[in-house]
Amino acid sequence: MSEERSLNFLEEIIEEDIRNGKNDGRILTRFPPEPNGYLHIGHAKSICLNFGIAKKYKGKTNLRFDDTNPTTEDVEYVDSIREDIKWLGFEWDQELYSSNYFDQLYDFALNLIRLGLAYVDDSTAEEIAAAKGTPTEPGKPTPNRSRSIEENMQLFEDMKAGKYPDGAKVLRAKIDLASPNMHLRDPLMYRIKHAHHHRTGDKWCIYPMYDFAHGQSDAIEQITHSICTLEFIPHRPLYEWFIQKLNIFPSKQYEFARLNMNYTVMSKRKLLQLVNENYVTGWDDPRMPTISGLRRRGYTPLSIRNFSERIGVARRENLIDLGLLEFCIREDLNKSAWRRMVVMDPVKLIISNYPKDRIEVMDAENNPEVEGGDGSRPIPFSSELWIERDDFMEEPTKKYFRLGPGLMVRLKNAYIIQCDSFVKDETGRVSEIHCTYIPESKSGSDTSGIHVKGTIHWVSVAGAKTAEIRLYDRLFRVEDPSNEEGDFKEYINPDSLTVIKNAFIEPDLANARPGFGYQFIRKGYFSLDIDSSPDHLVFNRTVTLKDAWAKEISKS
RNA sequence: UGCCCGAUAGUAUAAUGGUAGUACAACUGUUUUUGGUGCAGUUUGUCUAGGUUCGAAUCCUGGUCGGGCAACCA
Repeated sequence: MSEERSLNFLEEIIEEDIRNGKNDGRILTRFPPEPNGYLHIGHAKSICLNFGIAKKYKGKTNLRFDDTNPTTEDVEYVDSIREDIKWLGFEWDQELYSSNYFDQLYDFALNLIRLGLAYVDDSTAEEIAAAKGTPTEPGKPTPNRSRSIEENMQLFEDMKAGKYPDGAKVLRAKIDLASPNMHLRDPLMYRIKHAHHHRTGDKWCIYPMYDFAHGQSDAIEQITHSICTLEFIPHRPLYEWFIQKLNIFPSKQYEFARLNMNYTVMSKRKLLQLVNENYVTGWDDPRMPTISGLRRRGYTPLSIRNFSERIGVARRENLIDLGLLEFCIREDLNKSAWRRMVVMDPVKLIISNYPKDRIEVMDAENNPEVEGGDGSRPIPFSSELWIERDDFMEEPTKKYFRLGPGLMVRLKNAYIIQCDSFVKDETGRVSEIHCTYIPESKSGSDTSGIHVKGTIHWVSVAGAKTAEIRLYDRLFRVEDPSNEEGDFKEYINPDSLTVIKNAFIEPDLANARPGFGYQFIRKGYFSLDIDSSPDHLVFNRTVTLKDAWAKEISKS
């Protein structure tokens, strides 16, 4: 049986177009980022959508950098965007730039002037804004609206030739100053910017606006389905107006609701602030919702693609639960991550009936979820171990099935032990836990017949290595920081990063490979950070494991 | 107070005039050498008022609520 997933509204439109033989069934989409920041999880949704649709319907996707504003854009961003898309697992057909079309766009503008559909306006930005009216009042013409075609041609050529300073003149489309759609009230097509462009250098001092570049670029590339987010809906009539007046390929614009996620922010402006004002260490800080941040945090491309699939595509505003993203990465890593033992908050456990000088090597499987196994690694076991402080309770409650006076637990991959006594230091803190082990209860060859409820992880004191561990939590304390009173930065979670300087790790973890996920048993999924070096290992926590016990105790 | 978009469980998303389904979350139980995973199950929903129809989440009308639009940004 084929798996029948229902179509989203864009797929329905496309299937309808294919049925009608539109463009001979050819499907060409594009992903059009402005290179003025790093890509985030919201872009991932758009990437998966554009590339996914093209793949599904045997089409192609262009990568087009929408680089019409040289003052905010940079090659650093171009490079990161390329890398992130590749990492997500997508291949674009052509790599293009809006700036490739500057000559052609200029000719388009001349055409419109010749048709009497564009004019040069000398008014200031303020004057133009004032003359535009308001949504409820029509606009009024500025003095230059009735210039002759010849004069407009000359003036526009002079603008291009650099005869005027920034802001002195603009080219506007002559449409309808009384339109109920503000975008049709003689929108700006070109502005003067004496700025160096990262690709065209100093060739140009006039640059097209979004509305006079995007649709035209789509048309030049013969994009069949130009998919963008909801806020461009009011631009669509303008998109179509230019295409119609210029008589160029009729690309069609479709809009979907952008991704919003709770406990984070998604606007480039806000993310840039977090970076510039050092609330985070950079665009790739593991707390950032950027692709590079998620990658560094330990997210896999597959988990992000699955997430994009699960959130769906519609035209309704949404706020997706961060929990769904976390589910997706756990789902992936559970199947692939090697299990390792790490003690983060150690207390010493001494096995009194185990020979002091003996070291036994335990064989522990890498991943019990993999059918047929995924290999194993050796773990040294000895009479002194580190265990987690919260795996011992002086006065255990009823539902607590870990260690406490008289209680028994299984040491993962080793023996069952029973707690005999414990020692406190002068501050009243438990400093040593004394146990006896059951020799015939060894993992894999247990003949003791004893069944215990709890299994805890451990690291042998002899042979233990150390590592720095960075525990990440949500970046904001509130679900929707942008919607709160005041500055969104007031809502940053002060505990979004906890650093454990010297956690005890099992020896094999010294061989940890970058880019691979590890499950620290009972703790969560972790991966090596780029700050890591052989003599100073650093791990990032990607996500915790689900923790039914933590939930239980937070209830009481 | 102009124009545009939207409204289905807590969160998303499907049902395209004919049984309101799926995922996450929550809760039970079960399995388990991870209080993880797996498995089984439970709870929770069509914004509202009319209309059309044998039959409406779906079509029509009014209302309510939410969002967007007046950058020389994209």
